[in-house]
Amino acid sequence: MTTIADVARAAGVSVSTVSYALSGRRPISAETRERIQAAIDELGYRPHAGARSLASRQTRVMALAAPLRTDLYVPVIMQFVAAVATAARAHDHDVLLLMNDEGPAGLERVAGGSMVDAFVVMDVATNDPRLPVLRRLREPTVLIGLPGRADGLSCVDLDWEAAGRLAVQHLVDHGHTAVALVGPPPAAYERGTTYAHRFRTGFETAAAETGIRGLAVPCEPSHDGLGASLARVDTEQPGTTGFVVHNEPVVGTLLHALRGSGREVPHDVSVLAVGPHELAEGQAVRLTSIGIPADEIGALAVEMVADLLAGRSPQTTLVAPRLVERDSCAHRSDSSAGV
Amino acid sequence: MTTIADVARAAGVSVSTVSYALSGRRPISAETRERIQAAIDELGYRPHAGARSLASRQTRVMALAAPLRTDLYVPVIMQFVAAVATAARAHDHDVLLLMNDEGPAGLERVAGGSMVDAFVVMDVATNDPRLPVLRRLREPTVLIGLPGRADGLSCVDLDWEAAGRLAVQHLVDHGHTAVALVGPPPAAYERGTTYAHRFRTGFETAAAETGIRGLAVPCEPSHDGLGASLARVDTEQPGTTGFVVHNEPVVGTLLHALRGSGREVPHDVSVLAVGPHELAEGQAVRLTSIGIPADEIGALAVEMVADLLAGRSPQTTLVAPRLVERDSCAHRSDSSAGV
DNA sequence: CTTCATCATCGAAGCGTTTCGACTGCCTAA
DNA sequence: TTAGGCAGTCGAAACGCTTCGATGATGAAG
Repeated sequence: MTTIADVARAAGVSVSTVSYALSGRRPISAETRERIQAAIDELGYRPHAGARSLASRQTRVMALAAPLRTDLYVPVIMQFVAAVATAARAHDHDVLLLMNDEGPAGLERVAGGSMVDAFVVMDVATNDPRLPVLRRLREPTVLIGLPGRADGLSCVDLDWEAAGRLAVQHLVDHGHTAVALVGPPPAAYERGTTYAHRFRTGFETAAAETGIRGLAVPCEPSHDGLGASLARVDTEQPGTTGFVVHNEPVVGTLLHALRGSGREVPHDVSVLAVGPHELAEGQAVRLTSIGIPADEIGALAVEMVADLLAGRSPQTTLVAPRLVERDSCAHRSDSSAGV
Repeated sequence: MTTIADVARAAGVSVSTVSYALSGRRPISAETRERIQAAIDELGYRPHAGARSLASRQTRVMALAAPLRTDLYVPVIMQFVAAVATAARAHDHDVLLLMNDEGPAGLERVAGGSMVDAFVVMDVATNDPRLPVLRRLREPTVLIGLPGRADGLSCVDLDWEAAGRLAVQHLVDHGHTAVALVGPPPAAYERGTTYAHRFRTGFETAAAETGIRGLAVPCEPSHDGLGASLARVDTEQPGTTGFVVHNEPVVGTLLHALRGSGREVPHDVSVLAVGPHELAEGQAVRLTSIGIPADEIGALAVEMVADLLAGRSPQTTLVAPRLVERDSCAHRSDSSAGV
């Protein structure tokens, strides 16, 4: 293993000079810097991360706490993970992966061992047991998601409530007066995951404000689950012509089920999906959809980590939802509804 | 921050005694051990990972190189990642997440900085550019997947060729004489990902050996992609009554498409899926399927890392495929095929 | 000319562990 | 009785880096 002392010797300078040349914390003459760089290249020197963290008290590693559950749409989770990892690299940091099944203890372990400089935490619940721990730790934290109370912690998330409103508004603009939300599974609502609630709140608020009928039903992500939810919509709110699907695994199934019951999209009913654009585009009818900007949010989370590390104070950022029109929402000029 | 010196002072022993009590590398009397443990608990002491890695030359962290591509079925990837992370914790290791877009350089960076003790590498291609690097590194490596040449590196994967044969055999046992493989996208074949090839090889070998007709077509993971692949099957091999789907995103679509063309599953055609059991069970017809034992393979990978770290030599393990019968494959007593 | 910054560099003191070699009793085998 | 071993402990030397406080030069300001 080649050490900083080897480099110093090869370049004919002292160890501290090499260190300063590398960190730039003190001026080093251009000539010396070049000699040092040459030595580094020739020897293939890489600083020892452990020694560095011991001496400098920072690791250039951030922990990412990722969920490990089945009621979440995994591709989106993965997109967040990838976005955070990639953005972290751009900030010269690595990512230590924590699976949420370790809970608060995992965070304490990793922080206690001085393994990371900061935390990025996904899948936060209203009353997440990790929050008090995170507040106590000296390492800064960025939450992806919005807990009940965020004081002292940075947060970044999609503005789900605005997304819910946007979905309804789009259908209202197309003349629909009875819309249904096919939402996440009941489990997602019961656990305090706030995005499910916030989206539904936006949906219901907008329906009430615009004076149309709106019904929100949760949905298990399976063929039968979708069938049950659809049946509820048909009996509890007959004449529904606008569907909002906030449940990725069932969008394809929903489309087939609607057609199976004689309703053509978009001729008879309109469908608006919430989820990745690839999903929306890969269907029988290209779906108008509200995307989940996971890349943007992940990158933002890392920026916020950098801000906190630089001493700035925690803040909350909500990303505005964006709707992409495709082929699944049509104008409805008359007010009669077909079943 | 509380250090080992604080603990030693509180327990009235020397620093080295605390260290030995913790590592167990030298005998320490029960009484002393208890006093030390009490001090540790009281002070909330956690060893500093950096200092530890500096002195002991091991980090208790393993790197996991995970793919970042879209032609892979993400939930399965995530399952591998979760399995490795969980198993690593069981072995008192943490996981540093590397995204494959960093390529060989990422591995070199992390190894050079002594950040990890070992590598687990996913998504290996036939002629993966990371292989020569990994062989050169002093940290041991376990590959999840099978490259062209595995010498010097440990590998673990599903026995995809056996899986392909198993799929065909199951359909043959049910009297089918014309079977089709709806496979991964062309991109998966073109990149040297061996699992796509191996499955197809198993499929084709078994078809040839049993003397039935077999046709393999790749498939883009979208509604239209499936339509195109299905059309190819219908024209190139009319009378196909057995379908093997090795392409998770389109299984639902395939089912609907078959029904849409008047073919009932399993009455008219049988369908056998390759993928997670949840996927197979969530469909309109519960699909007979061959699972991908990601948990098992991930755990095995970590075991193999532990073996290598303990000085044992590299080895290759192929996990036997398992087929679960559900409702999508039916016996076909007559040999006439309907379109 | 002094005096004072500033630039460029060096030496040494940590940072918190592990591990090696010694040392002290005490027990056992010859 | 003594040599040898072993259990239990200690002190000190690494491990590879950062950073603080010098120390000479050099140049500008008075």
